[in-house]
Amino acid sequence: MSWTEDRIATLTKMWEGGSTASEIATELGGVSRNAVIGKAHRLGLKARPSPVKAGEKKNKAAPKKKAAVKAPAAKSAPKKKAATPVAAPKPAPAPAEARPAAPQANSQPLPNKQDDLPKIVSYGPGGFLRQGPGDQQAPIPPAPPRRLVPAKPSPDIADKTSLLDLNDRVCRWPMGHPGEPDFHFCGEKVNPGFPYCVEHCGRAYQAQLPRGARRPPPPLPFGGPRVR
DNA sequence: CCCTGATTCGC
DNA sequence: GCGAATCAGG
Repeated sequence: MSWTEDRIATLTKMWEGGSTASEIATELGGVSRNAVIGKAHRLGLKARPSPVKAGEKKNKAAPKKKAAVKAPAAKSAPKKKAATPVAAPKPAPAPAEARPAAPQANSQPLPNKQDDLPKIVSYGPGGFLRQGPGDQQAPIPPAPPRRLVPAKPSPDIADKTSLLDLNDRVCRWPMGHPGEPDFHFCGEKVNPGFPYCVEHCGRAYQAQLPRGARRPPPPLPFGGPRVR
């Protein structure tokens, strides 16, 4: 299998959308997980939460074992990147509740927490409301009962935003599964500085929780792996 | 063990 | 450029 423009585009989208290399490989077919990762890196796509990268400590006693001939030095700083934006120094002024256009995606409105429960609220740089620990359960995007059409983010874009319609100004949040006929992207105006619109920023970036209290749920931009 | 992504290196 | 092999953390 060769890396056609199409396949590269799909890879890029899924990678940026948060799909794992395995899922992408499965989706593309004909390639291994490693191939996907390798390609992604060659495309300059890296910088994603890696289990290994996170805990990097110091040098390794015996980093290599294969070629054995490896210049141990010359490893300045291949990468030092903080990918995830953290709290902005000043909370954005935008009141979350006043936000217009909340798509009807969730049939369940955010439950009002009881007042005695500490509600963790924080705002991202663009003014989007970060999810708190309590908010995290409900808002997870619904699993894809296939024919259910994802809520349109806005009536403005009656036409689906396809891969070719993507640019720096539209939300790249994927809707549906790549490869399916109605797979498209959100297409809403982005939250400046982010690849997603304000609403999806709220999905993509969550308030950092203490390690212990952290919950597993991944972004699931595609509603989970496809069932075959 | 399983998973993950990162890296290396022969092709 | 490609990707298997390998590494390393969760």
